[in-house]
Amino acid sequence: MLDDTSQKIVDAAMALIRDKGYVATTTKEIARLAGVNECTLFRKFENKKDIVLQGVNQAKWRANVTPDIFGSVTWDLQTDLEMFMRSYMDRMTPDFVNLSIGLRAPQLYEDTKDFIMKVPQAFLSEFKQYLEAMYEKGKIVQGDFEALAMAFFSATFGYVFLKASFNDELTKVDKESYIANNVELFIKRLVC
Amino acid sequence: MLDDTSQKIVDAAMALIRDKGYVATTTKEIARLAGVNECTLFRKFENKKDIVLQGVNQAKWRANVTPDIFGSVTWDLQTDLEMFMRSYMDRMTPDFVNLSIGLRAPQLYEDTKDFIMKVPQAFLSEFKQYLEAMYEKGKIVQGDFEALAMAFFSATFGYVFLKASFNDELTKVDKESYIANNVELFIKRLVC
DNA sequence: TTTGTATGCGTGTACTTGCTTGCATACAAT
DNA sequence: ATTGTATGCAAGCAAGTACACGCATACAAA
Repeated sequence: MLDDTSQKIVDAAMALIRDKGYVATTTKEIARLAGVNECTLFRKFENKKDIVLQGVNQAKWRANVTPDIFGSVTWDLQTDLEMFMRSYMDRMTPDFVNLSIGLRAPQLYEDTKDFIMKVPQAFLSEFKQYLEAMYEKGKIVQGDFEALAMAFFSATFGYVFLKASFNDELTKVDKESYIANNVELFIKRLVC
Repeated sequence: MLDDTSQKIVDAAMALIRDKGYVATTTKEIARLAGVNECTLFRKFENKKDIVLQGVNQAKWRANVTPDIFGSVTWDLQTDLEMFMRSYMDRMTPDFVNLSIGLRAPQLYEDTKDFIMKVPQAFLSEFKQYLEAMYEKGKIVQGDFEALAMAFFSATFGYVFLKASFNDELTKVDKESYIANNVELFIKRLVC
């Protein structure tokens, strides 16, 4: 656990990285936003990169997209598919999308890539397991569940990313009708 | 048209931005990579930002995703859907994905956002028109074509982006089987 | 032969970068 | 009363930043 001052520094750093990216975020500005003197950063942390590494390891700075989404399934296809997509969309807010783009600096990416990849990886494998279980139960037909999981996740992620990037300027299709249309798509494929 | 020297400068700048982002790209390094003296940049261009603005306006530094993809339709649903998705995937290479992320700097984004948005916008509206035309021809059933276009594009974009970001570490699902599964998804929805 | 144009080279400027140091002060634990 | 800990403040450092200037050289057009 970090003390208050350190936490304020981490929070300031992450917020700035989300807004302008890692390289453009200066230690001076982190200090100003945290309300501490610049030298305090270097008393609490080894260097600028260290601050960020602490940040990405905090739940607070992670979209709360955890496998527990897949723990509360009802085994009703429509209900579950809607819930999966809605859960991801509600938790992966534009702020988190922008943060993970802000973390894409060559100086950091080696250290943050695996972390950033965890969420999609978990979603994909849990979703694939769900499809396999549904098949075992005889509720859906056979298919390439790996590819279908990728299709479902890409559709979810793509929408979230595009909305975060272009807001409503790209499309006026709202979340709920997007979900409804997508779920219908997969149901038609999985039960016909 | 730019002279050879200016073009080399633009090319160097865009390549560096693709690899490390706008802020991390220095004029010194642009000059080095272009094989010219640093002061030549400022004789040819007003400033660093000006170099990039020239770049984004060149076809060379745009993914060649143009509406002409939608000009060569066969009006066979499967053939066309596969062609749309494959065309986007083939042209929107990881290099272009990374470039458009590298261009996401607050100092530039106001000037480049509209440009970056053009490709998705064109794809979406052309695809929606295609669906409407297919409906007129009685080849597909009714639906929310705006939402379905967004679903199709998000699925396409999501895959391209995720592959560019994580390569094969996230999924081993290859392009062709991804396309096949997605197209099947939409066909089931559009002809049932 | 003269002139203009394009470039390299070296140096420089004003400023910012991440990071450090020395010293003072407040406060809490002992 | 003493000691330790956390912080602020002012100054500074070496390196890097975008960008500028003066001068030399090559080459081509006039």
